[in-house]
Amino acid sequence: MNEQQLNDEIPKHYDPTETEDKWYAYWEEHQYFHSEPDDREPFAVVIPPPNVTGVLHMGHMLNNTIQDVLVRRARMQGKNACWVPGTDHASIATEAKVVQKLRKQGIKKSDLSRDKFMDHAWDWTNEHGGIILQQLRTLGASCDWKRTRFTLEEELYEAVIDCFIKLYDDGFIYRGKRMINWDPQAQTALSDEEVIHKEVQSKLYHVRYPIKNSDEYVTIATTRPETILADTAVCVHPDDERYTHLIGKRAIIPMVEREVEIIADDYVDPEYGTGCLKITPAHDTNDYDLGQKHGLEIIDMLNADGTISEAGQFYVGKDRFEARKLIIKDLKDQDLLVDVEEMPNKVGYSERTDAVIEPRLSLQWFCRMDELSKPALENVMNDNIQFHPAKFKNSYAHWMENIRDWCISRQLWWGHRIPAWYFGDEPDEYVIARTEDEAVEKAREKSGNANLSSDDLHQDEDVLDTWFSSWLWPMSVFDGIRNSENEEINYYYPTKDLVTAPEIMFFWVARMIMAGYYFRDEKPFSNVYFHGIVRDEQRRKMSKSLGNSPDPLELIKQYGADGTRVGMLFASPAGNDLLFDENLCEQGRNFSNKIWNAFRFLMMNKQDGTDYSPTTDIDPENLADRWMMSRIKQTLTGVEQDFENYRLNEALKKIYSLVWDDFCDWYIEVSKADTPGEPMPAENLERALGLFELLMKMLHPFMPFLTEEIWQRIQVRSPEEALTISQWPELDADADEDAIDLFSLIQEQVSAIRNIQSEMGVSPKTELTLHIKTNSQEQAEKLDEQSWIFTKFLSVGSLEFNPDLTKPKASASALVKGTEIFVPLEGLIDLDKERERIQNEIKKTQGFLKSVEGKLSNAKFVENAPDDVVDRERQKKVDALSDIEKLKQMLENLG
RNA sequence: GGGUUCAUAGCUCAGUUGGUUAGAGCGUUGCAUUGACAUUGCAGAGGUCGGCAGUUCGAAUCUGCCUGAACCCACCA
Repeated sequence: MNEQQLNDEIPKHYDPTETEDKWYAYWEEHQYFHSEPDDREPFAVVIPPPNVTGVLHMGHMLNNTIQDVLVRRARMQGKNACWVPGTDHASIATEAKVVQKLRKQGIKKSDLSRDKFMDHAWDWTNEHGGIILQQLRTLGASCDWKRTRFTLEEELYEAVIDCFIKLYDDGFIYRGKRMINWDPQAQTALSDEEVIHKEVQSKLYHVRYPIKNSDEYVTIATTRPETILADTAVCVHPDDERYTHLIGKRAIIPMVEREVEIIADDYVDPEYGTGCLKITPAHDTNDYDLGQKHGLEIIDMLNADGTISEAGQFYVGKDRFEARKLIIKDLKDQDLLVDVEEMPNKVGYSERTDAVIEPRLSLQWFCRMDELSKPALENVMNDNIQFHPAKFKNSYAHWMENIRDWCISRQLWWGHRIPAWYFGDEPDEYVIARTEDEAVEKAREKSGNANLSSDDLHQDEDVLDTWFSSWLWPMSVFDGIRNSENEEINYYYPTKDLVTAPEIMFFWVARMIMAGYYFRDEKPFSNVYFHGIVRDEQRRKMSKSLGNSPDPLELIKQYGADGTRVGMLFASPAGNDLLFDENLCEQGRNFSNKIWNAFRFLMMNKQDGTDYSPTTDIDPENLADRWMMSRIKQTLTGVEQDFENYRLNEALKKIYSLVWDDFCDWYIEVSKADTPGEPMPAENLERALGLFELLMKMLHPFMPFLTEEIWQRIQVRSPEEALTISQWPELDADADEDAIDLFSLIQEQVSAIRNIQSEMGVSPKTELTLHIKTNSQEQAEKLDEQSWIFTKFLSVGSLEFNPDLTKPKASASALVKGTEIFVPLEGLIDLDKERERIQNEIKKTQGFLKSVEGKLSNAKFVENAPDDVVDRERQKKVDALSDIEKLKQMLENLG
């Protein structure tokens, strides 16, 4: 075809925009990603469900790129790949967003009924929900969209309720009044995992409490002086001589002037602060425990929103931090504040709202974890479930071994409502039921009151922790909780790979494993691949608030989905954090373009009106063919291993180098016609295309769009022949070592000659006369057969291979694996420069020789080292000596 | 306070059970351009493998200590 046609059909630069939409639509239309149980080996992956109203960020992009690579490869390997997508209702996060939106409209949540609020929440969900799933298509994610699930949809809702009831019936779930983590902003209880401890610089206030009927004082130390209002005791160490005389006496709490007892407990560390501790059982976990032990009164001085309640008496209605400032001032005025110490302190913050957590005594639902954790721990430690990288087993084990009961109730509306129905005022007057009717029946039975009606019952207002639905995900997406015997769950479960960030190992991964063993007595997945966190160049975590996160969709627009995927993967060694650098996406784009142009070149050689069938049957007489095929085999073997070890970036790098360095830089060059401008011979083209198709297959999991585009352009394909569902290459592992050795030698010789050209400033166009002194007659013959290869890379006037050749004068020379290359450059050569070059080479080799001789002259080395190691050193010595000799002669020869 | 991991070229990382004078990509330097691709090609420079000691014939690799960094867990005011 002529140039105009070519540029119209195959432009110089690959343009991903059109291609990507086109092929995604094609894949969806033909349902390549849809899976039904059949007799193939299943390969199920469940997506870590993003928040339903979330938008794609860099973390999602990394997470889903990795999953897509794994799933696409499995699909090509003939497995029944099923990647289940979906979204999470994200109880607290979504509710917070809805509350915020309502507030902007001047509506307070407390003004709304539960139903009204839920209407707003569903509106919000329907409006913003699922955007992220659309964005995943842009990335190329090959999810089975027909299977899209949502954690709050009806069936999954029922699954959660079923799960709750089973756990309750089995005695794992209980209701109790406990110290929990309270988020005053979201006004809900949180689990321990949702509290982030941050070290902050705080102040330790030393405050004097007068002793009743005495002039004496005790001085306590506290970081939260506002809680003084709720103090119900003062505590010292029983053996602390400073205070023993005070034990049993009564101290007067400042401000509120309440009399409390001074008690003794060896919990107190005499060395810390003043050695004297104020006890506020309502607002501190340790104080609560001490309060229980010593039978202390509990005064709760905080409202749910973190303001001071009536019980505090002072600063009522003020925020806790405001109250802190005020009380400090008041204590100072009363001369009761004796010291303020700067002190680093760990403070708990809400993972969602970033509000400072208040320990709070509260009636909540809990799930007992000790028993659930046992099989979950065991099966990870024995690698029944494999963690990649394995180092995460340690922290997993530590968490599992110290697991505590899980607070599962949340004072929120957006979520799965707890199926408890109360029929009286006593804490135990409730029943657990799926429906109101069932609840009435059970309540009648439990109360003995046959006249109870639904009017006498009210359902628990609270919902369950989001993760209480997420932990069922690998089962619930296949309806495995409600219908544990159906075909789907039996076929797809356990799923294969779970890909996620270590951040949610405890929130999610650990709990899924526990739920899996509890409900099905079987692991939920076989492998967990933990990838890192996406960070910027300064190692800061990418976040909205820092504004350091690029918009993934913009990246895709700019570099193509394939280029962006490559960029992400290049930066992401398994288990390590990923330092995102947009340059890597650029590199990915450049790679796309390189591949595109390799394709473009091959197409240029297609002659009009001729049929071509790409073939992988290489020409056994053609060294380049044999070499290229062997390189593909070697790479494939390595790639398989990398996949085994979840080292996706290594696999990609290997293929990258195979395509760019081996195929483009050497194989295509060799395959070109002798005369520039002439099309390459048809057989060469067919083989080049055949090998290129293999490369497209290997690359497809990483770069699905570009490879499909090229695949479909090389030949007209039916829907059954799409690359996406093609067979992953299966080649025997025997690489042709002879071909690789000989071709590598030629590559090195060509490089050496190019080096001479570069160093001597000889234009690559200058025709060269080449004399190559070989190690043997046999080698000379072998190389001579391949002299055509030299002509593809160099401007060759004449070329001679000979084991005994007379060295030409005024030549630049080089030594490659014992072969000596002479390039007569009369007039062009700078003799001093050439002398220096060779002398440097001699110096280097002598240094090498010295180190080898050092080893060989060491009797202990010769004695102790394995024979093959010693032999290798001996051979090195022989080679080095011979090299030096040859180099010296080259030097002499220069004249 | 407990635990884990890491330290290799300017940057980001490979380096399998110890055995070529340590590799890649990016960046950098020089040269090259009328046809596959400057989103390119060719060639080069660049590291006493954080420090010290030890084990060994031999250490980037194993051990100990030191220094520095990161992460996770934990109710010490």
